[in-house]
Amino acid sequence: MQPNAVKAVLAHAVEVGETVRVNGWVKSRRSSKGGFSFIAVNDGSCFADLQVVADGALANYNAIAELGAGCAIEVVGTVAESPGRGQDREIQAAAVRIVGAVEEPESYPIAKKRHSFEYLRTVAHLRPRTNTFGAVARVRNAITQAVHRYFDEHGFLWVNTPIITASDCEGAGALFRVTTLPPGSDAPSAQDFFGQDTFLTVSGQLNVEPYCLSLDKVYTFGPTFRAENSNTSRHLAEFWMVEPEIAFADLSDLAALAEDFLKSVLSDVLERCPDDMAFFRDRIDKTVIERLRQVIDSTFVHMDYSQAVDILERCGKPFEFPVVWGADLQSEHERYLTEEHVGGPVVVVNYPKEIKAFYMRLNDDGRTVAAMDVLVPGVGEIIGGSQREERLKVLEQRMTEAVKEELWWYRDLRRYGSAPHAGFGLGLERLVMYVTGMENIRDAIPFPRVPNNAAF
RNA sequence: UCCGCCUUAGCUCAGUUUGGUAGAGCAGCUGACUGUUAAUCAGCGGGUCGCUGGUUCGAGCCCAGCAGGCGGAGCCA
Repeated sequence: MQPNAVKAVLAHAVEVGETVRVNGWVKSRRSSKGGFSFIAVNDGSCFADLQVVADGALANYNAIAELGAGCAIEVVGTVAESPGRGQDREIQAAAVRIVGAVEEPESYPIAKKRHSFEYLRTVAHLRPRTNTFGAVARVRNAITQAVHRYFDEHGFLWVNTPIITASDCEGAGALFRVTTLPPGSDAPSAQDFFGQDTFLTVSGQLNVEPYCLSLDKVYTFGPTFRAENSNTSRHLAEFWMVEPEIAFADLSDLAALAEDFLKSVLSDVLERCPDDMAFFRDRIDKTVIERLRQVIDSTFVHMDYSQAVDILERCGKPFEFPVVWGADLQSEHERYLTEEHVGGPVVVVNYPKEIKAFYMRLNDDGRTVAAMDVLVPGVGEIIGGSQREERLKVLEQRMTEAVKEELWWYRDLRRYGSAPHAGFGLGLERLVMYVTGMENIRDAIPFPRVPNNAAF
């Protein structure tokens, strides 16, 4: 008999009276010594547990009555209406096979009680057994599926850009070195595996642009790596990034894409994960669902960087860092704009060229570039993007000699059929935080990599 | 990397002011209860007080160093 998912049983995909087989892990067991035990079983297929009623007449009832949190079991039984309050369906067990017991129940790391997220990070191999991390895993999956679905339905090609790169000039932060030379070796990089210095990618953007300037709408979605010594609740050394790139498009086309894309993904997740989202609303952040709905129904507020500076100067709020045209907006400034001034997502565009990367398109004013950041309450910057400089001469003026030489192929794109194009990067884990209300990015990815910690 | 806080039972913490080798809740275990669902009720066991060194007759408590964690900042997604 094929196993049935808990989700299918609870969704009435199986008729009352039918026999099913369910596999899963025990969440809790409540026994009535005289008669029978209630076993809450979770198999990850949905947020809810399935209640299994095990009668005292079962041959191995003594062992069943000792089941505790974490035990793996296989249940064969019939689906029944449940007279209890917490659920409308349950399983009357005909057999409960103990597949894997828990050694030393007292020290089982996921005891039947509340645990701090900080503690659960130290048992990252077992934290998906908890309600919270099961829900995060399902929502994260729903987000990634929604991302692919959106792009597929809108004619984008998923381009798999390389993880290993020889480019060290993107300016997106420090890089992890990739080498097969023995530790401590002072051999020249010409003797290394690739015959040159190589690194883990910080962004697929430079590699996706050639595909954009051949196939138009494309995106890359994969892991990226930053060796920055960042110790915050919003940074990881390894994180996943979604990077669409569109041709024959300018910054306003890009901002429109970002807005439509974000709204689509959010409503998709609300529709597909109602139980998980209800849990986040009840236990993590009371405003999540309402907040996401507001974003879906809103029109993103746009403002120029210069306007943003004006607003910040006039708001009369004492900031730790001064607001001056030409300096990048600080976290406190971004938070004020999105959380207090607007109370929703904000798209800030046209930043001073000095604080942005060489590939961003120079505006006609000669002092700003066509860059944008999408800021959201609670998380801050969730998307960063720009129209790319498609004019060879202007691009080269903003490159150093070394960069010009290394990115000869990137410059080639501006010589052979160049076209206006634009793209953005969205940090998946930041989106997971925003959608779930989880406050630490280390809880938005299964096994977080941060400075000084690559456990698991 | 900088600033601040923290590290005591399986987990969350109290105990540090006034140095005299530790306490609660939850979890676990045992028992009671014919349908529970944060089950309830009664009882029981459980601790190299982060590590190293120092002061002292005596250190969880005072001092120094180190390690790890968390929060904020910078960098960014």
